[in-house]
Amino acid sequence: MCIFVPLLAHNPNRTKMVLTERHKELIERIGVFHEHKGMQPLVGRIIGLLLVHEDGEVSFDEIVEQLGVSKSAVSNALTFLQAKDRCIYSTRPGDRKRYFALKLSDWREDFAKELENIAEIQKFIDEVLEVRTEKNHEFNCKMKDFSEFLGFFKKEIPALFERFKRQQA
Amino acid sequence: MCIFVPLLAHNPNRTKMVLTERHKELIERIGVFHEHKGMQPLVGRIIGLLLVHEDGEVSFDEIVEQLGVSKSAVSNALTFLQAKDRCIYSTRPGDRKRYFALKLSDWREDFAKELENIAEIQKFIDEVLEVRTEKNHEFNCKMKDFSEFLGFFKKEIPALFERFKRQQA
DNA sequence: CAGTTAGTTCTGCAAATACAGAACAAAGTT
DNA sequence: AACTTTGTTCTGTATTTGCAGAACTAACTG
Repeated sequence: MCIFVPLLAHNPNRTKMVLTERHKELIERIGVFHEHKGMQPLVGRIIGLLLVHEDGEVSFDEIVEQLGVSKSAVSNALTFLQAKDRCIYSTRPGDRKRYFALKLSDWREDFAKELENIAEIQKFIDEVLEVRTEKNHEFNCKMKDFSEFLGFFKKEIPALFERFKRQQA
Repeated sequence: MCIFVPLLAHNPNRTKMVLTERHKELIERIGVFHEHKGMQPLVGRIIGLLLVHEDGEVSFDEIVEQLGVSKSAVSNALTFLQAKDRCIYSTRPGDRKRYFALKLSDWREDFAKELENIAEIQKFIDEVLEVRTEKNHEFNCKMKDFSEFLGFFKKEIPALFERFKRQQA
């Protein structure tokens, strides 16, 4: 018999959490929110479950049971989330299960990345300005204006986080 | 014979623009950029064409020809872009064609909307915090931290635009 | 009124997506 | 060695998407 297992195996924290209707409905809404961001449906719902779950980390088969989907779908979705660096798993001694959790700790970097990503349109604007003639000056001016703002915006991102820190203290 | 048409019909600005390989390749890249944002392929390419086109406004059938797609696809894509308020058309007296253009003028509002949209996750975070127990205090703290930042961020958006204006002058 | 132009709506299909279920692999258990 | 657990990979399929082509509408034209 295993030395470490018994205590952990009987740990009440490791029993399946009971989800209320409110939990389930919230998970679905978080799911569609992420669908709109281009993710596949199940991925969004897994994010919802990991957010809502009391333990913060949920085993593979609990995800399968709670969301009522196949193992293969969950496996693929978790592979995707890990590839995107949004999710990691940890293990316990004497327990072969993997407990999956959101990488909530680096929300700052994630958010900064998202901001930089939406500002990435600047590269295209600038390329467009290179190929455009001066035939339509007004149009070009508006684009230059936008490009300059995007440059300004990118520079401001770090300052934004700093101001938040100061304001928080 | 129509009174106004001849002059406009022979206006060199209204002849089909010749797209170089560079133009075409840039349009494609702008297309996939927008695809990644969740838009359908053709919509992204139309945005690319409208950005790159010298006139800034392009007739329905020139879009069809330049992109080599069907009228129905273009019609649906333009309906979508207009519904999303990213595009408008204007007409000329004695010319039944519609000339489509990007609403480049309100990039400020569009960009602000995008920023608010990515901060919309705050609503879900707050709802999640409402349903969570205090079982996992650290997890909750990180979420609260993130929510507070998102609130701070939303408030900062108008100030950001103002600072840009001042810096510009 | 027959014919043209400009665009929309409908119908159908080819390809992509998202998932289920089965087969499979790896490791532990008895 | 047979069996169980934990998950992955493969295969098939229902659904959705994105578009083409045809039919249609509306307005002008001769």
